[in-house]
Amino acid sequence: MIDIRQLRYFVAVAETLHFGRAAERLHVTQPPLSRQVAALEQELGVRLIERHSRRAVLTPAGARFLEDARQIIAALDRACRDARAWQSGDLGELTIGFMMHAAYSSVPLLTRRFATAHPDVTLHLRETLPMMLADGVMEGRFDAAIGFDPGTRRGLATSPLYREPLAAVVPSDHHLASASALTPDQLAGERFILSPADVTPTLRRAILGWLAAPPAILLETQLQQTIVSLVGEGLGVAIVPESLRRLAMTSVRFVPLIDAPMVEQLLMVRPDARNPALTHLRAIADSLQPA
Amino acid sequence: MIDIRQLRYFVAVAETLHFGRAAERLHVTQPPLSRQVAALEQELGVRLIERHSRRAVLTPAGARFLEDARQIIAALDRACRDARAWQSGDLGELTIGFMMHAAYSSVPLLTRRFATAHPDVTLHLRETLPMMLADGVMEGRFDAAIGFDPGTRRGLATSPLYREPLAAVVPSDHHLASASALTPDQLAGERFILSPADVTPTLRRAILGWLAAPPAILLETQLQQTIVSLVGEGLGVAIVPESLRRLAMTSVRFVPLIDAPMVEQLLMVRPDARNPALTHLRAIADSLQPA
DNA sequence: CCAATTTACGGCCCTCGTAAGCATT
DNA sequence: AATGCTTACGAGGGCCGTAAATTGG
Repeated sequence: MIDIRQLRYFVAVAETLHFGRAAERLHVTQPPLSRQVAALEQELGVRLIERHSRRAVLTPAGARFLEDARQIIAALDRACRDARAWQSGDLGELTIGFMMHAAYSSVPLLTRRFATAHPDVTLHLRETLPMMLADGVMEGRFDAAIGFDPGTRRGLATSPLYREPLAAVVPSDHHLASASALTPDQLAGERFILSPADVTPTLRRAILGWLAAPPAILLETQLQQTIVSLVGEGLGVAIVPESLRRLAMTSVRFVPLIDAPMVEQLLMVRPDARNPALTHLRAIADSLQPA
Repeated sequence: MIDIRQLRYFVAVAETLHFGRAAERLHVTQPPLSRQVAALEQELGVRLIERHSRRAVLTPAGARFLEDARQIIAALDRACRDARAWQSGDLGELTIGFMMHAAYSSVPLLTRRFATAHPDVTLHLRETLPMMLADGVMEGRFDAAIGFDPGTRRGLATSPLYREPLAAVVPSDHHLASASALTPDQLAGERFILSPADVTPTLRRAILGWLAAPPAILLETQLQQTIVSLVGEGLGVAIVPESLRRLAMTSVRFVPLIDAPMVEQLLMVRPDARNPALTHLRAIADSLQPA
């Protein structure tokens, strides 16, 4: 069977057109070189080199095969390098799922840092409903996920990624719109827009805990962006992560909360994950550690 | 050193995800297979396959390396096939030099037939002054050349390719323009345009042989097309191969000659030429043999 | 006669296959 | 207990290197 070594030997002879020099370059003696090249020609059934007494000449088929052999050798070397790079995590792909409003906070931070440090790792970013994040990681659709604590963390390893206060969001013509900071009492009696309990349990618990009395719930919707948009339409008020301010909607005002509860986005990873680039991602996440 | 066989073994395991089945497919027993894959991983320094009791799983690096390994194996197989095809002349390149006015006669005939019969051989056509053809072949710039007998055929093998009569070409307003056929006497006294003796000795000999008396030579130029063009400009008359008629110039008329001398285009090849596609070219040339 | 490659031959390493070991389900 | 991969070990083959033969200028 044809062997990479035979290709390397042939290339050396084809490049020097001299069996002696080629053998020297390969750190072998001439006889094995002659035999291997002859064996290669035999297996191919093609004469690659014409041997004359004082010189060797490539046949047309040999010239063509030289090109191919060079490319094959280069491809093999490259494949070996890539495999090592992949193993080290310097080369590869990472698929990251994240809840959509993380696009306004942790995702740009994390991906910018990561892409700069590891330019040869391709990032696949997948916006996802928060409830799908943990399952996506567990089932291997994502290498990592960014979201709030899913509560039922079935064996997921997590790193804190981004910590921020909650803030009230009210229509810009609301009577509280220009308040400097709000207490739970001031929001009593308002109609609230929330995301469902099964979608963001941690966030919802933080909101309801800060509000002493259970609020009147007008409606529920899954995405924080949608909540802010509905507030802008005058349908009610809401408490959302402060980073949603970056939506820059003119129809709403963000108002800080007195003793605002903090919410934390986590990077979720399977502890047995095999993608080496993940270690780099976790290192970056740890370096972003909120104070 | 990494070996093609190791790549083949690895691909088999990666595709079956089962060392036993892979060994069966490769017609070897498991132990060598395990060892070779382990050796490959060892040499790469990369874990490619995670062995679990009941199943094997590719690591990300392994998945990537599988793609590369497949491509390398395919490239090698293709290179072997190409080398054999090249040797047989079914694949390759042919560089053919030809005197320029052969573009109106033998070249289209020959190249059309050849390209149809051997579509994987790339033809490089090089228009050349007739005097450069034989040298070009001898010095290896052309695999073959098409032209008149160069006289001094220093070891060139030739095949007759295209045989045609000479014809007179006169300005369309010339008093002989509508003659049905001409004798040497009728052209006596005309001023002739010829190609130089060192450029087309055979052609010139045929012309001077047919004209009983030496003509008055107005001027000489190398290309037959130029000769026809100058005749069209009213500078004189000429005798050229009949196929030049295909120039379709309205300012000249071609008039047959009584007992017209025939000239023959030859395919010239070095007898020791190494390009296998040449045998196909010569076979086509022989099948075009003028009657 | 010299340069360069191929052929001859002995020693060694490497690989294969059989058989035993080991781990996981 | 059974499946499936790895390790152990002896036999065989292939490859390397030294040395001799061959080919061509």
